[in-house]
Amino acid sequence: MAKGSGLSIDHNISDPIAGKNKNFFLCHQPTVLNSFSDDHHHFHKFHYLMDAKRSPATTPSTIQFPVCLNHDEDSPQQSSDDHHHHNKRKVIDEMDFFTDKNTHSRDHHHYKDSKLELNVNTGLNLLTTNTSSDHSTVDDGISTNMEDKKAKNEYAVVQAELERVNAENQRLKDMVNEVTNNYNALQLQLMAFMQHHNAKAADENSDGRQVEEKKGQLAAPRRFIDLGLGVNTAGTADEPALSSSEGRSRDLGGSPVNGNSNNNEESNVLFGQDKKEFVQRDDSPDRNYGPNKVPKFSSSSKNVDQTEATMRKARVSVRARSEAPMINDGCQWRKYGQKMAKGNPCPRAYYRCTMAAGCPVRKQVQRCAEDRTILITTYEGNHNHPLPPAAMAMASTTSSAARLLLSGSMSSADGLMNANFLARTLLPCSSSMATISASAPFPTVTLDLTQTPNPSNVQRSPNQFQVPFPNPSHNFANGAAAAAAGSLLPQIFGQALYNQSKFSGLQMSQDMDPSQLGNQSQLPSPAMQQGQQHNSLADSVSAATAAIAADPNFTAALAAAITSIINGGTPQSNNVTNNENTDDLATTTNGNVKFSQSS
DNA sequence: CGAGTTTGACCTGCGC
DNA sequence: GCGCAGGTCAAACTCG
Repeated sequence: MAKGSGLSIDHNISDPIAGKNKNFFLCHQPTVLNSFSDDHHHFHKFHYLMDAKRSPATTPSTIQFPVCLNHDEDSPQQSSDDHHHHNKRKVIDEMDFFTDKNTHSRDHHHYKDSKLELNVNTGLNLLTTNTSSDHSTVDDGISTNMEDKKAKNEYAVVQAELERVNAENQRLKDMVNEVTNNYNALQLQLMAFMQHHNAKAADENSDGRQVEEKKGQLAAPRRFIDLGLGVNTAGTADEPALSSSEGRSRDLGGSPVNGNSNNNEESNVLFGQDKKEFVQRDDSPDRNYGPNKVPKFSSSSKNVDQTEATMRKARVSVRARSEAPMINDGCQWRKYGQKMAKGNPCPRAYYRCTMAAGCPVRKQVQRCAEDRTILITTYEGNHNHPLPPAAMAMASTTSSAARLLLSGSMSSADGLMNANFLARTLLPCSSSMATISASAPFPTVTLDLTQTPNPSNVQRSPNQFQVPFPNPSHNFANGAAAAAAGSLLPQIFGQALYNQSKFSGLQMSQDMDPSQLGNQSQLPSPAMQQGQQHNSLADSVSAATAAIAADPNFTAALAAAITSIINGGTPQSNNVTNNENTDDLATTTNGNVKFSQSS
């Protein structure tokens, strides 16, 4: 194993517990900056003061230190997140700063200028530790030796202070990251909450649509709704469930089995009135295909088994731009393995949930090879225990996404449409895109929460064609971002229609400029959500219909889907499930939903 | 001392 | 059947 290449990353992902990360910050830098302890804003102040050309008079009471907030950036991501080496690195940087020419730092000039400035400032007795003896020395006369001595003392003090400031800066930087993550998580919860309101309308509308549809003729929409109800339950009844349950399928000793049994019990306790929906197996999303639902699908046991087999492997991958070792998803994780994955110099860490014994949920954390600021977290399995509120967003998100994915994997038609709806629904809520890929060993929903489009993601196969799709950039730099995805299927449906109507209808363009997309909505503003709520779904449907129909690509996709339904009928026909197909549906970085025809 | 991490070994599935 | 890669195990180790 190439330990060297992943050494820093090892540390990056060695803190499985978000709370522990917090503790880390407190523990490893416990004494930072007592002198600045009461001013959190000085983080910005120091950043501001990096411009050493500023007059010292602007901050008469503040020692101006050249603090490179981005000092991590001059090194690879691996090192930047290496908390265990932070202090060491800082010392090195500081030594370089004072003793040698900084050739690598872009703040070199700042350092130099600041050094001069520091000398000036020290002459102004801005340092607190200068003794009166120095003053007396100055008062006694002009002794160069004494001045040098004084300067040395002050220099040492400044140097020490600089060290503290650097440490504090790092701590604050981490704090900012954490706060940002928490902010994003809260924002996502808000999104989920607001979409919850949409869900009702969508549910009603969907039900109405269901009545109009002939029974059995459109199995896909029916499954859509049924799943949606399940997801609804998941999203609103505090279902602590992630997508699939590998634990059920994997031969992992007794834990998964125990997890199942526990899960059933806990589910009954947890879900209360909804427990009748989870009569059979509660540890996997297929509980939505419970006895009261399977008949609706007219699904044979074979299909159910296939569905279950797929569900076991379903994964929800979250791409988030974060320098934190792990995204704060509210759960506790324990690392149980690490491997070097092919094609990625960054090792992949394996975690399992430790919030409850036997919890089958696992996740993988790995830095993106192309952009190591992107953290890829892949969730798998269902929690068999109650989740704290902080973990609900991610759990419901991944659960919904996985279920949608799995429902999509049932047949090409469903898969195409459901995945499409998922992607379209996630996009307005998350920063960029949702990618549903069946090319991976396991069906995976990738929620790309990185705001900056990654060119590496633009992977268009010859079979892929696109539907214009909005990409309201919103920086959910947290894995919980996709909590919006924890929306209900019906609301996804309605939301998707709305989005389609709003964006595709109004902004029909084959290649949407990401910058424009970013300007559309940096945040899923409440106003927007309100607008969505108030927007008539019927209008949305009609508008969406027009918009979709106007797009030849979507028409082709729709035709393919309908053809699949007509010709195949069986869910397995033209299956888009697991391994055989390349990306059935993906989303390009510019926000377009990317289709690929399954052969 | 317990919890968590590291890391080499082992297992499994898949492609050739 | 073999090799590879992903995934997991578990003993050794670290840390608080």
